Amino acid sequence: MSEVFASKRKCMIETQVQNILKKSRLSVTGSRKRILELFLENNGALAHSDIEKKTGERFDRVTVYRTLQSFLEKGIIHTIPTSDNSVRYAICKDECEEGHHHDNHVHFVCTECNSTTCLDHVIVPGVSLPEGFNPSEYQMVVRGICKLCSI
Amino acid sequence: MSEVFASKRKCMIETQVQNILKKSRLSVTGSRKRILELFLENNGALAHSDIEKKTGERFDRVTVYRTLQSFLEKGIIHTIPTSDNSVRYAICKDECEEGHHHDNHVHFVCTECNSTTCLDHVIVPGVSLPEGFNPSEYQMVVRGICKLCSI
DNA sequence: AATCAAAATGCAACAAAGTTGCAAAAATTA
DNA sequence: TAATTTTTGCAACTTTGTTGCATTTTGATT
Repeated sequence: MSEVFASKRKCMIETQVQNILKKSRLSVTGSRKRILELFLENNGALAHSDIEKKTGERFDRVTVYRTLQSFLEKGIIHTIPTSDNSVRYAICKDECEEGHHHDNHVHFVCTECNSTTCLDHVIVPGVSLPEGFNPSEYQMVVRGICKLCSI
Repeated sequence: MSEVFASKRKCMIETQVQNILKKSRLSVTGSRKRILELFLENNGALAHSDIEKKTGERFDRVTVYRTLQSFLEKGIIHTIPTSDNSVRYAICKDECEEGHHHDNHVHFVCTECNSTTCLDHVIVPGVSLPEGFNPSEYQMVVRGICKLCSI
């Protein structure tokens, strides 16, 4: 990546961050900017611990928790179900709004590098349930070897 | 349930517990028997905390962790992915063996009573992934209102 | 630009969840 | 039943997540 391109990209992310926060009526603070940047830079999902590591010692643990919480409430990010004990968060695409999520895509967890990727274009298929079960949300996680690790 | 039937059922579970543990070459101990019984009695999934509650103060927390760990390793139980921070375990059906799982059924999480049910007869559908992603396991969780809560 | 109310942050203290090493107790084997 | 292996419970610890409150920062208003 050329230096010029990198700086342009950085600028784009900065304005995007501003827009997203404004749109959600959240005040623009250091931690919110930095954490939102992280989500935009990484295409995959982040666990709480990833964020703490990547932001260095800059923010209090409590602040990170509360930032993620408000992002969730505003529909900026969504959670991804996992089988280990680590909640993962990923940024929602444009269609997502407060109280009206469209994270109906498949998530891929790599058993090699432990990364989680949003497969935005793979829609979770519906299934027919036994009588009496009233579905409201379908989530699908595929485990295996990801693009980078299978080379 | 009549008293006679209940005692017969209890006996059946006891022999089943013995068989499962023997088959997995695990020594038959108090905690393993009790926890395995819990899984057989409940058709759904149990979180670590459920088990601690249901066994009362009988076993040390560490013992419960280690028991679940060995059941997982032997393929007696499997984990269910969740979006909150609670790993859930459910018993595997007969087809499951060590290192060769067949928990390819859909799990239903009730947002009302927070219970997890194995829908043994609803098979997780396959999806076609983008090039480069090598799947090894598909997991599907449906959230909504369960049979009992929707009455 | 200075002021002010509302919101967010960091700190401390706490609660809950999970791990490790080791001596004592129980289960299996012979 | 004795010897050996495995499992258990305890203590101490780490990690993860929560709550209340004083201080700081933000955004709105003048």
